[in-house]
Amino acid sequence: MKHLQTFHLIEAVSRAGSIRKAAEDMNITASALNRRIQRFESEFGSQIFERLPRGVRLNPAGELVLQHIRSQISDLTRVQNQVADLSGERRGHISIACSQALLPYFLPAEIARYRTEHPRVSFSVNVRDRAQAEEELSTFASDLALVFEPVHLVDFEVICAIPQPVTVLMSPDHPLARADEIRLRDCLDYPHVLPTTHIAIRHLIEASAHRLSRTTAPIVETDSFEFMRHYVLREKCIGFQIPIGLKDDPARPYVTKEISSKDIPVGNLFLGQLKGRTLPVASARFALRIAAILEERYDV
Amino acid sequence: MKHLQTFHLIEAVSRAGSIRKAAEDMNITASALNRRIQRFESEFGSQIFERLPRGVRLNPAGELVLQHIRSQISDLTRVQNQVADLSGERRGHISIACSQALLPYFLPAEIARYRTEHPRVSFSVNVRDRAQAEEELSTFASDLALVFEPVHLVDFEVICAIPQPVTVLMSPDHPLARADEIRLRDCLDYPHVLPTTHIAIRHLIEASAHRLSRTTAPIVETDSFEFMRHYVLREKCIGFQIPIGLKDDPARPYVTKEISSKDIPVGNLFLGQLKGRTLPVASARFALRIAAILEERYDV
DNA sequence: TTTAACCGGTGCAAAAAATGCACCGCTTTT
DNA sequence: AAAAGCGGTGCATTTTTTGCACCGGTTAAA
Repeated sequence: MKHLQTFHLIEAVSRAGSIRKAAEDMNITASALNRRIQRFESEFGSQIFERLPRGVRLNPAGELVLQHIRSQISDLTRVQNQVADLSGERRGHISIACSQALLPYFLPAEIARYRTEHPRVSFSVNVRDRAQAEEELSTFASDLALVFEPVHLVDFEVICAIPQPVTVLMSPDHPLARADEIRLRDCLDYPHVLPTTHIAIRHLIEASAHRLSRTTAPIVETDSFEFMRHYVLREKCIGFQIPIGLKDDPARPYVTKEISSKDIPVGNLFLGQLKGRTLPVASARFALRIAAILEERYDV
Repeated sequence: MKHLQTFHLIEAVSRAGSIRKAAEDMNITASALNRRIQRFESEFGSQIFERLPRGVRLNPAGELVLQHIRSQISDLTRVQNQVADLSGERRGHISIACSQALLPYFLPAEIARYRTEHPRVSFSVNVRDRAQAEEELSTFASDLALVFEPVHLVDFEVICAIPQPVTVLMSPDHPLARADEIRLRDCLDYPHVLPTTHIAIRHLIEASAHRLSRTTAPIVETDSFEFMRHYVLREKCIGFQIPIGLKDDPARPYVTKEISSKDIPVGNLFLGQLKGRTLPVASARFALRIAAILEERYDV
């Protein structure tokens, strides 16, 4: 799309931080790029970059323009997909930013299922923490976010929210594996593996521990739930996850039990999009479907 | 803004119904315009005009594209105003589609008041019936609609709703002028002036009359409330309006009384915008203010 | 049936716009 | 003091866009 060229160039400059670097990235000369930006600024009626000794940087006006640019580009491809949809075939691309818990079972299964019905729809799946996931939405880098306990919620429009109690996992021979009710204090008494601090589950656990005047003492701290899931099978200890990240299969090698909600408040898994944005057909349909599946499975 | 040129051309062609006519309107040759459209279609990946023997017409894909174009142009000027807002001064343009009732008192007063505070903000005020008003919003021809009992299309996002009972007006020497309660049957017994059928007040009256097994028999039917307001002073008869279209001043030359809500259900005046659209700063602020004033005055 | 009026589309040369190159003045870094 | 990196500019060159003349087809009037 020729007339968006300038927009892509502006984006490149803002990313590179200098006109010369961006020019190299985009395979044109710096002078040509320089003049395009000058022309845009003059037509737009205001500078959008501040000139620094070492390069350029977007000024506040530029930030607004960049946001506009991203929204336009995304909306144009939405229109293109909608047109393709008119002529029968459903195709398109769906990009999802999600928490780790969705990676092992839920998303692979649902995406595969969706793709058997709509083989021309492709997907991007990006693991992001809850802050990054919302950032992804507002830069139009992802269409949908599926995140446990996100932070801001300003530009975040909730499509559905599913309660997910923090759950412990351990090997079947662990003493707690036969307990009726899992209390937080017991978990903290046993050796435990915790996710790193920026992860929502860790936040919930820390806050609740503090309320009990207890402290955590992880024997391993990791940002990988996959690692945690495997580790509890090697050393007698306790790991944590939310139900959707755990296989719903009695044959799984570890035992899982929800922690009593008396100790840790139940968190929510949110499916959301950028507030006010019209999603591409494919993404909108997929979102509705995921919402329906989630609500049915965890009967909200 | 150079890169929107093609978009303006497409809009012109769709308006003119033929490439040659549009070319004349836009002061370029038909061949140049023709090729721009062909190039756009090839880049976009689909035809947007269907070629007819007597000219061209937008196809469904083209309708989608045109909608996108309008949204993009409107959003860009929104960004420009927002940037101007950054540098201190509030400026911009606010376009309003409204029912006739807003013309004589409410909008002139409020717009004048707003402009004393923000002299660089300009306005467009367009009288539209309730169907046209919503159409204006969805083509981005107006930012706001202030309409009595709109048809409620899907794209209409309500900012606020104010109850407005149908009200009769008559000269002070009319027999009903001293009545305690105005009943519809009495109105229909006296000579009455009615708005034309596509106007909401007429709809409400007709529906209610039908419920009473009565029929209307207007001595004058008009699409101008201004005419009606003046006419009741010349012949002894009854006119209709909603409160916001009537001066809130005891010195007014005619008497006004609300019709009992037992007879005619109370209608609503709606302030609304296009669903999902981000309004320009000026429009958004003005809308909030109007909403506050309406809600205070008619204490909702 | 003929004819005139429009319509969209195309080849080609002219006009306009964008680009690349060489170079300037400036600041920071070495 | 020199080198490296930056944004910006004049000018020749390349690329893109436009205007002109004209084609084939359809419609509507003569």
